[in-house]
Amino acid sequence: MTSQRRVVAEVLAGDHVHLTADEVHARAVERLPEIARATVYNTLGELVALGEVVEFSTDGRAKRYDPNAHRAHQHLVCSGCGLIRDVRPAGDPLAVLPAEERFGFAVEKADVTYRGLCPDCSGAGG
Amino acid sequence: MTSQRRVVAEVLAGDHVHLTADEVHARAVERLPEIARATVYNTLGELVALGEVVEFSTDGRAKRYDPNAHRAHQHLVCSGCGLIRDVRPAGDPLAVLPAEERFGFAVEKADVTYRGLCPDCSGAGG
DNA sequence: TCTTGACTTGGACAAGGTCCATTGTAGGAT
DNA sequence: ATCCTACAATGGACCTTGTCCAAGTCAAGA
Repeated sequence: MTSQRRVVAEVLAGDHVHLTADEVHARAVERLPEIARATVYNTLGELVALGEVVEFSTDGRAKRYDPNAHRAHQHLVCSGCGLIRDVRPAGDPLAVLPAEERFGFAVEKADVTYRGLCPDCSGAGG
Repeated sequence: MTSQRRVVAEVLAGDHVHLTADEVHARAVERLPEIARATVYNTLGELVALGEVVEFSTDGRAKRYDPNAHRAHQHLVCSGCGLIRDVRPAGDPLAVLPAEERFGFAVEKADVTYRGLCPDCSGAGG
C-alpha cells in the first residue's frame, strides 16, 4: 500500500460515488499533486480485479468506478443532467429471462441501467 | 435520401445486427468506396434521432447500432467472444423497481445487458 | 552500503468520436 | 442551358479516453 493507492481509495469512498477515471485523478491530484494519470488507471484496474470496486458505463464514453461493490445494485441515470443513483430492484433480474431466450448461453449476470429525469430536471420542464 | 445514406441503411439491415460505427463504415466502403467516416457518423446519428436505429454499448468502448428498433428488446452478450443476441425478457423491466428506489425520478426505460458465456465459449472451457 | 524488485512517472501512442472549412451536387429560377 | 442556392459529403484536424513502456524512485533485506 503506497500513498498513491491510499489516495485513490480515499477519493472513491462514500455512497452514490460514480467518478470517471479522470475525475478520480483530478481529486487525487488535490491531495497528492504529482500523482500520475497512469497510476490512477493502474490502481483502479487493481481495485476492480480485487472486487473492491465495480466498473460500469452509462453513456458508452468514460468508464465510471463505484466503490459500492459488496451490495448488488443497479444504476438509475438522469437523462438530463447525468446524475446517477444506486438502486435495488426487487427480485433477481436474471429470473425474467426465459430459457428459450437464452440461446444456450450460461447467463451469469444482468447489468441494468434505468433512465429517466431526476426531480430537478423534470421540474424544470426538461 | 442520398446514395451515401442508402448504403448506411442497407448495411444495417437484418436481424441480430450490432455493428460499431467503424464496422458500418468498413462495409459501406465496400459498396461506395469514397464514403467518408464523418458521413457514416452523421447518418447513424440521424437514424438514431429518427428512432429507426438504437444506439447502445456493451463494453464502454465503441457504440453499436441496432436496426431492430421497433420491437422492444434487450441484449445478451458473451463474456468470451463478444457475441451479441437480441433477447426479450418476460414482463416490463421497469415494474421491478419499487417507488422507494426511484428517488423521485420519472423513470422511463430500462436498458439491460445480460452477460454469460455462449455455447461455443462455455464448451471450450473458457 | 548495495541490491533487488515493485511501484510510479511521463510521454508516446491508439481507438473512438467530433468539428469545421471546403467541396460537390441536385433542383429551381432565369 | 446556365446560374443560384441549400444541403449533404468530404477530409483532416483535433479531442477524449485509455493503454503501453522505458526510465526513475523508493523501501527493505543482505
